[in-house]
Amino acid sequence: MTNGETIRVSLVEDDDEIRDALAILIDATEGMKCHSTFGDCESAIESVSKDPPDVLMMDIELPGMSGVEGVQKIKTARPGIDIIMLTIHKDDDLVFQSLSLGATGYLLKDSQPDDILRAIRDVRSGGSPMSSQIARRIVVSFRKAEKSPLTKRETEVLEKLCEGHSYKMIGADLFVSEETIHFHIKNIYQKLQVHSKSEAVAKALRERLI
Amino acid sequence: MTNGETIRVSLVEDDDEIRDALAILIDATEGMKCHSTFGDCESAIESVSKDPPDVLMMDIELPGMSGVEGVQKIKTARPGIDIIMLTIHKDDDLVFQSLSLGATGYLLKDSQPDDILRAIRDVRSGGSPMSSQIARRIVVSFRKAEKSPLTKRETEVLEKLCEGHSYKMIGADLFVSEETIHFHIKNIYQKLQVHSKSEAVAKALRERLI
DNA sequence: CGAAAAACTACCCGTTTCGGTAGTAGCCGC
DNA sequence: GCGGCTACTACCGAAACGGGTAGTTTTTCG
Repeated sequence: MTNGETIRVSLVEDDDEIRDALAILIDATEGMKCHSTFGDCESAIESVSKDPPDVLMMDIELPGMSGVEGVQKIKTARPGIDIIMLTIHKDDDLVFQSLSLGATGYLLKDSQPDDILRAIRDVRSGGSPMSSQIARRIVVSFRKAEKSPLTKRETEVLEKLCEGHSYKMIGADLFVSEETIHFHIKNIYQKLQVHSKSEAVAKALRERLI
Repeated sequence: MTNGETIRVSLVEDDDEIRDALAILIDATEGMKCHSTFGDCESAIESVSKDPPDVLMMDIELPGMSGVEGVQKIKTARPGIDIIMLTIHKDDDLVFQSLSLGATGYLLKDSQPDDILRAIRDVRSGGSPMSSQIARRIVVSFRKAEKSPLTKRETEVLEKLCEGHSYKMIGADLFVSEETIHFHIKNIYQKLQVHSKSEAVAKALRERLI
């Protein structure tokens, strides 16, 4: 994919001026080369699948297919490409979504040339360029719930549920009767406001109770 | 907690020199004040719970209780405190762990004074100062699986399972019979190597298939 | 075009789950 | 020391689930 020297960069950006400016900047830089450019997602997906660059810079707001959707498609077709989103808003839900769908980092459109080049090198050397505001959002969504409504025992039972155990198996594991597990689970349902094992597991994992 | 003007910073660091240097730097800075300092986690936890600062800077490698453990305890007692880890290794598992347990950002011990002050202001204004290498690790662990063994329909069914729906309800939602759902779920179990709804949900959410 | 994969429907049967009710026992804090 | 919380055990019946087998139709792709 990479030849160890020149980073091949492709661009997806509907604004001609911005696209050309970026292309010129990249081509003028030692160790980088503008591989291809596109005005919309659809044509980018097609071409990039056949002839992938190392890094793809993609506008987040595009006519037609959105950049967010594009990330998903391109990353599925070519997981090796590092995708940097281009955006005008520095703290945006779309940025957050793009990252969760496969983008590696993002860059503000009004960044200085130096920052742009740094971001490109950064993704290639294993980093994720992003603002600390976005980083915070990701860190928070990644954290365990700091306090759970469940008791210690209930949490233990919930963990077993998440491993797919039946009442009987959990009882055996915790050295209590199946009926006791039944009892704990009823309380868990009450507290989490759910009515089945799968719903409890989903809630527990989504809210990081365990 | 905060008075909108002065950021109160506490330090937990066993090296006297580093601790004192940081304290002096902070006190010499307009808009910041060194609130308290500690040489170990245990005493920090006790004092900080009673008289919390706005920001806590904590060494990650401490004698006695580790900084990672300390983060968890302090964050539980006082969720409002923003914790910045101090470390010598910039890409460390411990940093990653600390962030998942409640730290907001981290800082290398050999950072420039400017960077240190910037990080403190950053956490207070809603950011998470961190290297892009760590950011990448978090982004990746947060991403959806790029390819799932499941078909489109099976994924749809799995999503409904994660919402706690029964076969009957899923059938109604997707306008097919309950038996069809039964059929899809049997295939899902086969592919995911599980044997119950809760196990399937757990696997789906953990591996981010949905 | 034709094979393969996906989507769909159906029935059986034993097991598990869910909700309700009912009771015992230990621990902690006010 | 007593009320409240947690942990534990038990029984019941209706509903849901899990695994099996058996078949049709539609879509996809070489």
